[in-house]
Amino acid sequence: MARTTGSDGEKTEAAVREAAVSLIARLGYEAMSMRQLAAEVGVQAAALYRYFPTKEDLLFTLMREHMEGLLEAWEAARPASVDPVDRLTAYVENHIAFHIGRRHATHVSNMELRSLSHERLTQILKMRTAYEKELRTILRDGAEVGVFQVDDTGLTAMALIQMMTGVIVWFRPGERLSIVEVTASYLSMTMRLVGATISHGTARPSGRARDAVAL
Amino acid sequence: MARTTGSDGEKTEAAVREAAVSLIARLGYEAMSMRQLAAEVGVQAAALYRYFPTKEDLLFTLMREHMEGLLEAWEAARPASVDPVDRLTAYVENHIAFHIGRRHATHVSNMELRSLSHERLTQILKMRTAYEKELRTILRDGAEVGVFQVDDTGLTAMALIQMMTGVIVWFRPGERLSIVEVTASYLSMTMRLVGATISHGTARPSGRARDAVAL
DNA sequence: GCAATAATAAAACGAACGTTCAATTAATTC
DNA sequence: GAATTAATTGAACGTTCGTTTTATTATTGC
Repeated sequence: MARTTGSDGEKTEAAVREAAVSLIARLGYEAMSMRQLAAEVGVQAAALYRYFPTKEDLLFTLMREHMEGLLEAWEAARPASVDPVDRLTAYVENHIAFHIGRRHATHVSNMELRSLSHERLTQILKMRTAYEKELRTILRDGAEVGVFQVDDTGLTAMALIQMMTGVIVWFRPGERLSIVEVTASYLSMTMRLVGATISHGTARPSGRARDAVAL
Repeated sequence: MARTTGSDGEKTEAAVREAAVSLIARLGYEAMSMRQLAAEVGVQAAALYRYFPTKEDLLFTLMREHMEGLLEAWEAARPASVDPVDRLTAYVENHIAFHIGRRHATHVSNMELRSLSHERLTQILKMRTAYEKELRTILRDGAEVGVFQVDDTGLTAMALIQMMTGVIVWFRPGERLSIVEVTASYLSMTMRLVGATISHGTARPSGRARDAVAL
């Protein structure tokens, strides 16, 4: 046999990407064979090579597009406000929404970095660093203005990102907690962690003692 | 050739374990071949099978002993005090010290779970759950006494563990920050995150408003 | 120093891997 | 409706994989 009735390159490629993200997330990149992936799509292994020249090209494409999507999502969500609290709130909400929505792809991007060539690894890490830098900037601005109490901006940024990204490890949609509840909790924990002060609430700052965000 | 001069089963097995942790952490379990591991030890691949019946047995042994070590370390570090702040402090300090000290093994135990059989996976997860439960208990006790402000014990425990374990991703000994500094920062962030109040300090609790830990 | 045992090497097993190639059929273009 | 292009199959390639078997040598116990 050869070309099958109803076959369509665009649809096949999309199916390959989707199946690859799911399979790599579940089995790991090394453990997933091209034949397994092909079977999931309903095609022979050779057909995959029409869309991706090598297995690593496939992995890299998935990772690059995921990171691009993350950066684009933040560009779109970034508020006009200069208030560090507003910006941190937007960052946390965007991060959690994006990662919960793309659990499998996030898993792949975080766990399979070692399977990339040196050059491609550098490319992905550059994007990741740019994304993390956004958070560091927010924390630094907030600390300078005095609205955050942070002793080390870099360390705090890493701790927050690890904490937030970790949500994909245990969170399952439709279980005990809703996305809204989880986001609210993480936002509350984040604000406490950075020692955010209530800058425009009902509480009046009195002397040296500042109240932590209550939430 | 056959048995080599100076060969010693105990030493070889220890060398295999050590090399395996390092190689699996660097390359991943699936990507590491038994021949590669054998070469690292300075032995032929067949010799490995004198110590571990299969590749998966090797992985499982490494993971189980790592988790046992973590639980034992906590048993030893757990304070006699009933004060939730003391207990949380001990938990954080033990967790960070243990994970920084065994970065590679932690990486293996966290990343390669999917390569275990169902039964063995369950066994490892049981140990992990027991360890996490210790933290949940501390948080719950602290919340009941009113010394912690936590809206969801389970969620907070997961967030804290993800945050603390994440230290192995970016921390490198001998760089900008020392272990002592990092531990102090994480302790401070943890106490703020759980809304810990100063229960025995110089500050006097006045009415409803409670001061957050300053650190 | 001789027998028993422990530790390894060397070679081979079948299976699975990523990938390539030629052939074949469906869809599209004119 | 013929020519062209797109999509896929089926078979094969050389490699590498985890593992087993057998033979060989070092060490240990008596």
